[in-house]
Amino acid sequence: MNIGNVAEQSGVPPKTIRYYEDIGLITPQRTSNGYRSFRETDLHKLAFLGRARTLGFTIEDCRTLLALYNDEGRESAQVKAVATEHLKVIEDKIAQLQSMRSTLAHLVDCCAGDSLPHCPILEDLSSGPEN
Amino acid sequence: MNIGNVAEQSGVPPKTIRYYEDIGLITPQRTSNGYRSFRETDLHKLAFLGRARTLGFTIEDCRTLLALYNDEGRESAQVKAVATEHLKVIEDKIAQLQSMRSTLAHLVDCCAGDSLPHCPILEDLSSGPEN
DNA sequence: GTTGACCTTCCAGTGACTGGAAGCAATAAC
DNA sequence: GTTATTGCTTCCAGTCACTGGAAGGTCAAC
Repeated sequence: MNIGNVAEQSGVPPKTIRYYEDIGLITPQRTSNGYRSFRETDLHKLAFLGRARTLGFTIEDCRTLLALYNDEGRESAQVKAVATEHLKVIEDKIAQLQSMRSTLAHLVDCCAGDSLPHCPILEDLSSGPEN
Repeated sequence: MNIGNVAEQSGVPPKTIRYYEDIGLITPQRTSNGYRSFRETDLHKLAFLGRARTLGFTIEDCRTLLALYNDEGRESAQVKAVATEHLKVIEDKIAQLQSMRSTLAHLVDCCAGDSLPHCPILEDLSSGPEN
């Protein structure tokens, strides 16, 4: 299978697939004309990577997860540890964004949004790191 | 005032301050020895930038906001537009992260986390882009 | 034989910094 | 007066995960 085909089936763009090969996540074979030739296992790996990335795992996490996936002697505790760690990162990000949202929503609410220069948003910003 | 001093007072690290000068957000003067010399207005701008960045505004947003701040003829509607747009971006990010969290939390919950290889997390990942 | 779609590699850019090296400047201790 | 330390300068490279684009080779159809 050629790269375009695999891209379509896996949902991972050609550019990204080449990048994944560059960093050693996949190692497709080559045909005599220099084209990459993907086997079923490659396609499977790419779908795995695509799914893991949409769940926000880093590339390094993906590397680990792929290795675990291919390791018959793995312990599910290892996988769970990676996922739990990642979940924590996501929750931290959510908390941070929610804090931003709450402040911003309040400021937007307080701003008249009219043709006058007075603006509570700018006032807040100009008041420094915290208040 | 020297850069270290301003960094401490504004909460913006020296490296970042130099970067902000590079991209034209601030333009501190120089003393004869080549050191940057910050005035009160520079310090004020840096505090403004620090606060805007903690609220997640992009550098380009910050540029716009600073310009509006310095524009006596601004209309608060302009500021509100920027903030509202940014709020929307943040809310989109939150929604995306919450979707990840929900899927991940479920998977983590389903995984025994023991010494056996069976793992619902890997099963989900290997099932491709969606299911 | 020529068009057009598809493939290849390589280089550069994204955003917002951050680390580190190499080298002056200023100041405090001795 | 010398030394040590701290602080300042510039410049280059790296981060993360791609993504865009240029220049050129390959293949199938007409």
